[in-house]
Amino acid sequence: MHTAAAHATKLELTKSQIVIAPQTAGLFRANSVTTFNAGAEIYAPGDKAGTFYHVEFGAVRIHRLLSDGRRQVIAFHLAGETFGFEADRTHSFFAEAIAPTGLRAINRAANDQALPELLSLALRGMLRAQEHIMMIGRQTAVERIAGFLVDMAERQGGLEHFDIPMTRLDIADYLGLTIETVSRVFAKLRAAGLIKLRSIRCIEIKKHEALRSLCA
Amino acid sequence: MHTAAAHATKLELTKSQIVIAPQTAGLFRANSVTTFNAGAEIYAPGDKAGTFYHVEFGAVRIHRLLSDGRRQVIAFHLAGETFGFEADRTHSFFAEAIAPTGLRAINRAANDQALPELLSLALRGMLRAQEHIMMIGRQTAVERIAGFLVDMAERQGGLEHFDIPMTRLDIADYLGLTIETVSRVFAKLRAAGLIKLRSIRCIEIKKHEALRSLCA
DNA sequence: CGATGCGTTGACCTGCGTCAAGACGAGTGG
DNA sequence: CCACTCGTCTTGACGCAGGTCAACGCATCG
Repeated sequence: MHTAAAHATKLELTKSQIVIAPQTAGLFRANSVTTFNAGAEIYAPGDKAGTFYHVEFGAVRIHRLLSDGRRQVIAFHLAGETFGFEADRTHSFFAEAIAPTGLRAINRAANDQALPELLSLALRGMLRAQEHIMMIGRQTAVERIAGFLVDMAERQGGLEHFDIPMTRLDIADYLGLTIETVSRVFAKLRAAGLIKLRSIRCIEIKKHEALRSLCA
Repeated sequence: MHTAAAHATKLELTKSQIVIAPQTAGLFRANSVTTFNAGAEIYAPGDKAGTFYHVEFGAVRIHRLLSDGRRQVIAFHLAGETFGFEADRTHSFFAEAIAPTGLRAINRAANDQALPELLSLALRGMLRAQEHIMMIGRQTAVERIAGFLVDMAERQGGLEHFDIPMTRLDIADYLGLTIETVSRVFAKLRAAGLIKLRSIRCIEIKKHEALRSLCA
């Protein structure tokens, strides 16, 4: 997280969001909340690992670049989720805020007693990655987008409409598609009356069951 | 592993491979070795989880089916590797032997003291899944196959030639391709002199660096 | 306002999937 | 030993889902 300071937020955040005193994120002994602007880097490949993060508000994108610039987004992490575990001493992906984001750092070394919780988080992360493999390995563009929307809806608590913090490019790179295909599929789902785009980043699911039935 | 008994091996296995006495697989308290024929199911989605497995010999395929029969192979596990952890109480994938295979079952509940090792295995599994996402999300058929071959070579100890236990269909379903594409890419790599097919399941890497340079 | 970044839409192209026809090799039985 | 079968693999011809290229709409911002 070497660029964190450089990207220090210029947003007006309420005092209540930037609590300084340590406090528990779940069962962990945690530190204070650090805020990041949209686009700010949290860590990069090669950075020392060992700290992980609880998203207090905002959203985070985990990704990696191929040498020629192709990008794969590995995961999104929304408010309430935890990320940043690594098998190795150093990180192997980029983590960036995709919206104004508050993170509570949790030091792994200081939480030896919480190993079972950590294991559970790691296993859940593995399962998520495996579901992601299913998604991009064998599903069509429509199936991927439908699955993505259903997943996002569920992770926001199942509301009938919700904001997505990521751009079309983020979605495309997450699903292994292009921005144009994402846009076209959105248009198709809208034309079919399954979703409504309240605004460019606010999605309303009109026919939940129909959308779910598109998921393979 | 409800079909284990039904599939009990008819192969002649040496006594030394079917040790009955408990013994440690790494740092774990483990049970005896069970053998499986090629194609035998080890567990299925919905089966009770909580036990994981150390591959003594042979190879295992983890996969899932979509409703219409499309299959995605999530992982292969070779001798010396460990698999079968789950985030939930039940398994969410199939595990099947793809060759005559010996597995040592390890009961998670009996290994609470080995939590750090378990965590490390889970994190490594997550990393592997994430690398897999990179592979199938953004890489071409040639890049995927090259990456697969390099990976297999490394996991067999970096020998200049090695057997692959899986069929072309397994490889295709692992890489999100079709069997025909896998076959064509193999032919292409062979024509370019990068690999040699000693037999249909025995691959010799002739130009290691060239092959590696094909990986994105 | 113009500029800049994101999103949409259309026309065209291509990498890989699909379909189809063998080839090869292991196993089986006569 | 050959003949036959069955599963796996290969190769070719063709088609299409999604990528590429290009033009334009639409906010936001200085």
